[in-house]
Amino acid sequence: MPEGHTVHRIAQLFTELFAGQVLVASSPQGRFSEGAALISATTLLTSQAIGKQLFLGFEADRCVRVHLGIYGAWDVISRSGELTRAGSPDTVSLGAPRVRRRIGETETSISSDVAFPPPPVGQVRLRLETSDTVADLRGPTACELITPEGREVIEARLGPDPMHDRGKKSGAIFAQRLARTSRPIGLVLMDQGVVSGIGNVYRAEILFRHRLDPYLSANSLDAELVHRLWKDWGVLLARGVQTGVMMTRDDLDAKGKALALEERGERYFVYGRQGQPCRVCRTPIVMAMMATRKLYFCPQCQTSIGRSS
DNA sequence: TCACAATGAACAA
DNA sequence: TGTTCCTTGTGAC
Repeated sequence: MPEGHTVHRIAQLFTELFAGQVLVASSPQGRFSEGAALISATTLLTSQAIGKQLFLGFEADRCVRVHLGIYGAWDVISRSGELTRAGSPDTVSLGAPRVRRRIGETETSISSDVAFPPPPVGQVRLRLETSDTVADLRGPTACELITPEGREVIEARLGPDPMHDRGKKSGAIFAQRLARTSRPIGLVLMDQGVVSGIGNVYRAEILFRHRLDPYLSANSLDAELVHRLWKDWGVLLARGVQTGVMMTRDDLDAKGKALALEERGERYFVYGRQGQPCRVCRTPIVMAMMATRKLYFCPQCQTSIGRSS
C-alpha cells in the first residue's frame, strides 16, 4: 500500500542489494512464470522508481515493470534472518514465524536453523534471489516484462516526479497540467498523468497543509499557490523516502515527532481522522467520497467562498 | 468463518 | 459513474 516514497525506497534498496548481480527469478504463484524465466540468471543493471512505477532493468533490454497498486508489497529477507516489509512502511515482518514489529526494531530469525531461502508463503508473484537475499512480491496490480520502447511510452504518460526531476521543467509541467483542467484539485493531485507519486494520504495532507478546498477547480489556482504545492510535494516526498514514513505534520516538537513516528494516528493532519477535531481549529474532520476514494478535510480550514457541494 | 477495508488504476458504458 | 482486479490482515460473529 505504497505511495511514491515507498517505491523510491524499494528502488534504492534493490540498487544496494541487487544491482550488478545475477539474479534467480521465479514465480512461485505461477502468474509470471514466462517473464521470470526470461530474466532469470541475468544481471540486474538498473533499479529505478518514477512515481509509483518500479522499473527493473536487466541485461538484453529486458525490463520488469512493477506497480504495487493498493495492496502490493515486497518482502525482503536476507540470510542473516532480517526481513524488511518494504511495501508496508510502518511495519517490519520478521523471520519464521512471522512477527510484526514497529519501525526501527529488528530481530534475527527465531530459530537459526531456518532454511535459506525460505519457502514462499502465500501468493508470491515474483521472487528475486541471490545467494544471500530474497525479495518476494505479492499482490501487485502490475508485474510485466516490457521493452525499452514500452517503457518510454509509460514514462511519457507520467506526470513529473520531484525525485526524478528533469531540470527545472518539472514544476512548470505540473503547473501546465493543472491549468488545463477544471476538475477538482482533490482529484487532480491523484492523477498520475499530472504529478507522479501522490496517493490518498499525501493528497489529503497536502490539501490541508495549504488550507486548500479540495473541490476547487485545478485551473482556478493562482500560480504562486501552484508553485508552493509543487515545492511542498518535493519536500514531503524527500522526507518520506528518507524516513520511510509519511510524516506530513510540521507542527510538532521533537517529542511530538517521535510519537507521530510510532503512532500512525498522530502522524497526519486529516487523513483517517473523520469526526476527530482539526488540529488547528478543532472543527470535526469530514470524510467524503471523491471518485471512489475517501477524501478527508477540515470543512473550516479548507473552505473557500462559493464552494459548490 | 466471514465480511470488509486498504497508501491504485484500468476499463466499460 | 460504476465495476473489476490484485492479496492480506483484522475484527466481528
